[in-house]
Amino acid sequence: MTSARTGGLSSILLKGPLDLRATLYSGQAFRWRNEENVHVGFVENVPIRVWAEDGRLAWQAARPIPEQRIRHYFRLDKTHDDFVKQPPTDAFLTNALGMFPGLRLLRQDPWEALISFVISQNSNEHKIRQTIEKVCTLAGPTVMFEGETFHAFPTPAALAAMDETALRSTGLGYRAKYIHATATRVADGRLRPDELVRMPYERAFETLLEIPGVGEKVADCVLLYGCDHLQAFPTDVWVRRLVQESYYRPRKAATHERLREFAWKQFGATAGYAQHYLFHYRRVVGRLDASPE
DNA sequence: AGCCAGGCTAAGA
DNA sequence: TCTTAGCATGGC
Repeated sequence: MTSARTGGLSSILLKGPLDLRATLYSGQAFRWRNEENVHVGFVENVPIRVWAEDGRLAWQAARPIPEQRIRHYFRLDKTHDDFVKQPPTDAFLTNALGMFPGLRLLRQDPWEALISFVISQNSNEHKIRQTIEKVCTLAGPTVMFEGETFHAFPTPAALAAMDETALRSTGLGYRAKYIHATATRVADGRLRPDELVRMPYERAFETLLEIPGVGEKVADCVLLYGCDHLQAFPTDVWVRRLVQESYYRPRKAATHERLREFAWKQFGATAGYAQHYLFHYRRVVGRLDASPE
């Protein structure tokens, strides 16, 4: 409750645009909420309020978070600048970049991303948020922040300790058994999410496919949003739609494999980064547009 | 009310 | 190797 317990007020100067709304509510992260120009959520599983003012990113957290970790999470670094300054040559992408100048790919925690995207399957954003919140309330540690009780994301052990019935009370439905199996594998050390970041993309992809409830699409979401693999190309219904509408209609079925191969030819090593701009554009604006302005 | 959602698994062709 | 039924739940 006293300010001595918080991280105080900090800020860093932004070199380029940062659109917190687009970044935090574009289907890559699920725990942020907007409160009148302030966004409340977690960075490194620490409760935090963030906002942008006067070309700076400001924050106040439940305990001190090093500036480098903030930069890391919001990707305030060269990997983003390089992509924006020299994006893959593509008229649709250029348009999307112009429409959402401050949209960024976050670097989320691999474990949280794994559980979150298993939950996301065959669901919608509102329900995904709701379910994740209930899972955190059920199994996550409580943290006080400015007089409010927050539930941080559960540890693998805490989540593995929940039986399927308890998990189902959160609205997980048939995904409850996937969550239990996944948490158990991480808790007992058979899967180490942190190692996925260092692994080569292909090996990380194959490793994730062995997890119950993780298919090709979820694996690529985990790798893109939680493991810093910018070539990962998730193909949900929106991405399938936009690819087939505007780019490429395979002769045979539009499998994840075929769309991913197309994306690598079209967008190269940062296909996943491109995917996020196109995904967001398609959902918010509509059909892709290749003509400037 | 009925279709859809940031899909996956297992069975059967 | 490819296609498809079934799966739980809530949004719209």
